[in-house]
Amino acid sequence: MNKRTAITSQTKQNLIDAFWSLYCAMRIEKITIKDITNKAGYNRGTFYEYFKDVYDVLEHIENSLIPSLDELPPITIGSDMCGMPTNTFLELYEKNSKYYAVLLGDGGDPAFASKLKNAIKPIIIQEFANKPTVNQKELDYVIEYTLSAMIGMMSYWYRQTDKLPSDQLHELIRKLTEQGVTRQLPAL
Amino acid sequence: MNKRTAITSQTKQNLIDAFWSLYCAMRIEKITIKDITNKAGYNRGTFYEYFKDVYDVLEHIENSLIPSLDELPPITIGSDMCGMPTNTFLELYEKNSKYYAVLLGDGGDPAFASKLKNAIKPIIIQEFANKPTVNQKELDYVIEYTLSAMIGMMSYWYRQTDKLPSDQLHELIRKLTEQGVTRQLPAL
DNA sequence: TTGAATCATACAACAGAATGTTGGATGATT
DNA sequence: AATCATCCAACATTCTGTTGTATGATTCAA
Repeated sequence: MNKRTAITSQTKQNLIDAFWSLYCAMRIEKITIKDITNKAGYNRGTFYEYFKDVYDVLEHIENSLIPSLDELPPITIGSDMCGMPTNTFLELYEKNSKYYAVLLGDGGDPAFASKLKNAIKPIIIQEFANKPTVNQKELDYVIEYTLSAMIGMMSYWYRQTDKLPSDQLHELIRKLTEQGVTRQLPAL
Repeated sequence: MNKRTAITSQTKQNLIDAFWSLYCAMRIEKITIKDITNKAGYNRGTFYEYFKDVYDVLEHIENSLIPSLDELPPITIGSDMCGMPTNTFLELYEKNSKYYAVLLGDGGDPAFASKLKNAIKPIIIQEFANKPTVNQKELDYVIEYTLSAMIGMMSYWYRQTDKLPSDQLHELIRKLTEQGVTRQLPAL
């Protein structure tokens, strides 16, 4: 790599890293550009060479964390259950957990959850594309239901200090998906 | 009510309303105190008599939308399914939809979803308090799963212009809760 | 290969805007 | 009449976004 481009991308990354360490510690609205450049060791003006404002940095990070279609492996029978790529999702979450746990958590960005859902949705829909029996509109709701549940559960898992073992979590998710919530509860 | 308190609470409400109409139209970080007081017709300084900053207004609104324990009716057998107050939740959402749809949507506040879940959670847990068979830790995850799914689905519903009829939505949620996701999908 | 021209990076300094606070005028309450 | 609360004008401070410039890297013709 060219020395100049090396400097550029290094600077950009330094700013991103500084932003992220601040973002993990405080609400985004309290982060000033001065905070970021002080931490990264640059002049405040330099920030504007790379980003529009503080939120632009966040967006850049988010976009780099949305998997592209070809990154997400096609759902193979057996690897996932009945067209719902729960395992694929869990692996994706675990791979990026450092960022996902924050972005999908309480101090995170609700728009990121949407971006993520919208990236995964087409893959699921494609699975059912040639099944004339499926009601497209209802399918949308079922997908929304599942993805929301998974995201909520994973975020909860990462928030716990005393975590359920990973395989137990996977097993629970499988049962909830296949059998529903009611059957996982004792009769009243 | 005495005249002074009337004025006070009217002013506070005017500021809240002005904030809300701005919040519906733009991201909170772009809302300035000047915007709010201009819209409400007060001096900028007056704002600080009532709120600490812009985020304080949001928090005030959020807190007024979290149901207290006695507002949420105890779960009666038959009104809800097997201890999961899905109907209670749907009614709550529909009653406050004007605010919930925004706060739980893309431009909303992820912390609000948490507050809401945490308000409902104890009620569910109480249902199962005397059942020694239930695994408390797993129950937490099941609750998180259900509430996340419900919130996600309702937000999606309100986002759609071409909505599924309400009774069909309720029926779908019932089926998903009782039978799981898999059974709602055609075999691949 | 050299060195002159060009370009990009980072910075200092500026104007404009938003913030949060203080002290005072007006009008309601006691 | 005395007190108190509401609202406002004005101020110092901080943050923002932009512009002009110094420094150093790259390019290309001789």
